[in-house]
Amino acid sequence: MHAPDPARPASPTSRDRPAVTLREVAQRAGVSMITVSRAINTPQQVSERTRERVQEAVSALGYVPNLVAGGLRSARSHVVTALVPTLTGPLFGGMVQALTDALELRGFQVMVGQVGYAHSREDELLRAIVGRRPDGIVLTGVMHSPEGRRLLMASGIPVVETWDFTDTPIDMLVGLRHEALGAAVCEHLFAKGRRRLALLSGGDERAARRAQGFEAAAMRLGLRPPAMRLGKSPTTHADGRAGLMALLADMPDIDAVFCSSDMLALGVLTEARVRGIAVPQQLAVMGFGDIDFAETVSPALSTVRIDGTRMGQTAAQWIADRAEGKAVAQPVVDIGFSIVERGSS
Amino acid sequence: MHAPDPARPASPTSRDRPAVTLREVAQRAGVSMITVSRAINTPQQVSERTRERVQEAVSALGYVPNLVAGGLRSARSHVVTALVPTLTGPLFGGMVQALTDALELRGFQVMVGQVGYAHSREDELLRAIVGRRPDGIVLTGVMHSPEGRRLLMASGIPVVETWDFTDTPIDMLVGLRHEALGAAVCEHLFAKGRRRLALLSGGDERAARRAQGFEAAAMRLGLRPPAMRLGKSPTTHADGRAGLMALLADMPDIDAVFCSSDMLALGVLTEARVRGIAVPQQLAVMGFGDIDFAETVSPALSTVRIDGTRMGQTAAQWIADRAEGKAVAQPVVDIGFSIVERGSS
DNA sequence: CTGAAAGCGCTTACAG
DNA sequence: CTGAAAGCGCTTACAG
Repeated sequence: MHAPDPARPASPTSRDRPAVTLREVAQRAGVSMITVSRAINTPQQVSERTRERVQEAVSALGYVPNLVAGGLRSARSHVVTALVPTLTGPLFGGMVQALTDALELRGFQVMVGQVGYAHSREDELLRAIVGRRPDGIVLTGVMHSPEGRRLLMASGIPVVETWDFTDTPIDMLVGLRHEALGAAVCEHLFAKGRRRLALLSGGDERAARRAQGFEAAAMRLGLRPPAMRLGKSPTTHADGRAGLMALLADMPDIDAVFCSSDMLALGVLTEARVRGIAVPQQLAVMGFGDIDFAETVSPALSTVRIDGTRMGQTAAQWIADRAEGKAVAQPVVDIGFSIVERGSS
Repeated sequence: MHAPDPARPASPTSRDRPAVTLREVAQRAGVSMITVSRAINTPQQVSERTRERVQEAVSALGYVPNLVAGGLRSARSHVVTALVPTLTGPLFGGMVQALTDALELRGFQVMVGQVGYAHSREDELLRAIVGRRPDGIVLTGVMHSPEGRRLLMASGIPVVETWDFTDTPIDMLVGLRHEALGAAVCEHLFAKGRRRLALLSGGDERAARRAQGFEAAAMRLGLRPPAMRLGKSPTTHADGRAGLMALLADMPDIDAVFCSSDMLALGVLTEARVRGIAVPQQLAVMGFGDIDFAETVSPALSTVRIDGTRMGQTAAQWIADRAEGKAVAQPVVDIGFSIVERGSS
């Protein structure tokens, strides 16, 4: 299906003259280096005539300031690093977007790093990140590795943990209690008359705690133990299909399934349709995350929504405030969750 | 649904002692700074006894080398920046993952930046990125802005454009021809006996060129002009549902729809099912991207697959080679595409 | 409004 | 195997 193109060898040297520096701009403009720096960063401190001459030199030479050098001296990188388990999934995109937008307005650039759910490379990645001295670090989930906690605390860099809750945050925290969420979903299904519950869950820590909360609530309500199937994270549509099959093989009479992600829930919806199981009449299905198309599938997916935008905005404000030397009044916030009832339950 | 937590004011000063530097490690170990540097970066150049003393000091003080300072002096940042239109969509995740994995093995860290499809902030973001002097820049799509092209070419930084094709790349390019792809899909549908084609497309440039190729092929084949509906990017499931409704309102007898993304195609599948239109009997549906669950929806989605992993690996190798001073033999590659035939067509 | 000197924390280049 | 000096490209802190 493809025809390779004729070779066009790229010479590494042809584009490799050294970058233009402040010194060259200063020479061309006939002023000192510090004056060029001011003309660029704090133009109101410089006379109009000087400003114009500097601007001419900047344009003529194509000068792009080396922000790394500036950051080294001023001890302000204007970079904030966000770590997410996966870039592919839909869950964290909204938070990162909000974080990026809010920090950009305050002069920061957000760089995203991918950790994976496995955490094997986490400490190593953390050293690479701390070594670049960002002005803030946003973590997805709480940090458990003692080594990682020590590293971050010792670094002095403002840290925001998100998407989870703990009484011992490294620094700041905006998140939610997943056990409470699981329990609330269970109570919701109970209130809707469901009695024979099932649970389909990915293997990450937050999903596991949602599962615990769900199960505990079922016991409190006097229900029989939920049929459970635990898999791995990230979860897929295929896992959802296979999961419903397995649950039905174990307990054919289940009347509700809580899935640890919307993607799993969509797989369950597909499998139910293929098998002729009526949703929600025979089986209620609930997801987690409120993926953007949960509302437009058919039946529309009931789910639990987390305000990722607010999480991102909160983290942005905290980090920008700290970078400007302001204290954060309330650096631990539980943003909660909301159950979104749609056609599938 | 949520109860705010008791306030726990965070003092910005409590965590703000300055970071440990090489000098302090050197003093504690009783050696010079350069010896500490060697013990960390090229341990084979240092005696075992010295190495041990340095390691003791590093651990005791919790030293994390400042990579920014090192990068400034050595003119090697070991950072590669990738720019994607959106972090939320599924399309670019595989490429970024492959890029990250491959570059990590060669000692680089990948930072991802989000550009959006609008390109309004593109030049500004580019200056912020070039200003940090990464060892490579990976772009999604080809760069058109003359200002952006000039900036990147003048920077001397290795640049790889991806996901598209042009005869005038900035530097290196691994991508595909979207017009050819659109034409191939049209010919495929024709070969399957479809004659009354329709097209549902997002508004980004590559989608527009797939649409052009599709339409041109239809005319060459002597078909009637495809029913077309063009929207915006990123595309959504809801756009797919609304799009099929609109296409049917225009031309009720269409027998095939090519969608510019799998997400649109999934919306079309949902809308078709709700309306009782049999897929693929009455209507063939094809997507683009081979999203991870295209295979497990029902009917399974026919689509076009791009090898994002290979694109990411290729870009990684080129950039790492260039950073090591090697020339890249064939810096322009068309990786093509493959049509994946499943149940929906 | 402008500038000379010092310094951010490392690595390079040279020397022994 | 080890080190003293210089320098990467900026900004800070001081001075006028």
